Amino acid sequence: MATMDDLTIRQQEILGYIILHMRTNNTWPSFREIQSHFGFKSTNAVMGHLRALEKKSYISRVPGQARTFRITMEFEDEKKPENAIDIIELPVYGNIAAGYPDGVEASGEIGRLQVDVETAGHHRSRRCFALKVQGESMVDAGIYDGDTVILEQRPPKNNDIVAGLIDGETTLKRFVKKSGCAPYLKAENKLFPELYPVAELIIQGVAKAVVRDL
Amino acid sequence: MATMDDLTIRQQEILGYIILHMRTNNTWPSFREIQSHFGFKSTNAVMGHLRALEKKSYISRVPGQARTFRITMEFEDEKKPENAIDIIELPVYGNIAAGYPDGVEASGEIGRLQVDVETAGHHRSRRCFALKVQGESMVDAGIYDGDTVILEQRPPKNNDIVAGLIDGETTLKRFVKKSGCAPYLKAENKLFPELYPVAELIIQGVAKAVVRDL
DNA sequence: CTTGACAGTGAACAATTGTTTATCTATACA
DNA sequence: TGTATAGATAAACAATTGTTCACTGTCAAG
Repeated sequence: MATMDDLTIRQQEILGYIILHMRTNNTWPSFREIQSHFGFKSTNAVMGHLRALEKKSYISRVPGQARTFRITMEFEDEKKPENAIDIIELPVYGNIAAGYPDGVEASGEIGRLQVDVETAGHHRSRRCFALKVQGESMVDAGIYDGDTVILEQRPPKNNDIVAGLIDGETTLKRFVKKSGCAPYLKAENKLFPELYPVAELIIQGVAKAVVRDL
Repeated sequence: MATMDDLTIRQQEILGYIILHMRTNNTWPSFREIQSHFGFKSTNAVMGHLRALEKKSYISRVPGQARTFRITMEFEDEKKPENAIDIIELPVYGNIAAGYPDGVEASGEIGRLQVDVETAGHHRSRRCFALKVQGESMVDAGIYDGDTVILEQRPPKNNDIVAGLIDGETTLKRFVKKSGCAPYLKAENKLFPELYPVAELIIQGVAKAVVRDL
């Protein structure tokens, strides 16, 4: 993390805003944009800070030209997540037709997903994996075709969303168990009010989280 | 990648120069820089081409402002040098009421999220962060209260889902821009058909992915 | 107490830069 | 033949934007 020690708080703010403006707008801010963002009543306040930043060689400018900054700083922060929370790495399967996603038969792996413990609510002792969702059977639960679901291998509780093996295909359903009755699987889609008895099924995992690319 | 079929040779040259200038100088060229690069004897030659490029929506510009282009085109070349899994770490904010999620004012940070590049479709050059969703304004887009959205700080394209600052609150809306009209923000909820003019708003980021704990 | 760095106001100024209007040449189209 | 489109010239014009000069105030160090 390339320091910024020699910069004032205010100067850091200015520099931060300049970089941010570039990142969001793909455009350097003008003097008066900086001015109004910080509520200055004179453009010269900006001038002062820019001169300071230039003297400390955090930026360089072409005199007279509009909106032309250059960030000299190597802010290749992007440092390794050392103080980071624990990362878990999950295999992502496209489809698990045959049985369980053991490491042994991880043939259908199409990628890897990494989430931190907090997000996944992860139990390290349990085996986790991820699955690309196919089909619309859970749209009413906010899970759509193409989403990636993070699953955990554990016995399902009532109302858990689980991945089950139906007709050789892995599908996502809600696990419902009312007292006294046999548990069953329910699709969350008004158009497909399917019910499956759970006895004949293989529960491959319990859904913990969904990830969707937009 | 998206072709440029409908562009003239000359227009492609102009567009190419603009992008090149940006890549090499981190700065958009001015009219007169384009003019002298192509040997035009009138700035109006540039004007014509830029208007054409804008009409064909390859660029968009803010009238009157200097050196502010925006490439709408999807030139996501952006070399992909590694096949390895790269982890990126994103700060998770609960709310960004005041302004921007700079490192400077990262006070509202409530956690950290780590996803791999593939999942987030991440551009290393751009700053990313995550946001806890509050409210139901995007339920029809499958984004619910309590979800975590991964955002990227870049200028929004049409139909992108963006985080914008409205009345001091960060809310998620869809960015809609029809050609010829001013862009606006639209909620994806039949119950709240809100529309906001985009000029008065601060776009804090463009949504890349959603993560939801189940 | 003074000096110097830091932060900012205010007003004017000059330069860069975007914009408009009018005119001209080709080429393709019908 | 007429008309539309792409390309370019020319000369102003208006706006944005960078720059400078003079002056006020704070705060810490010498």
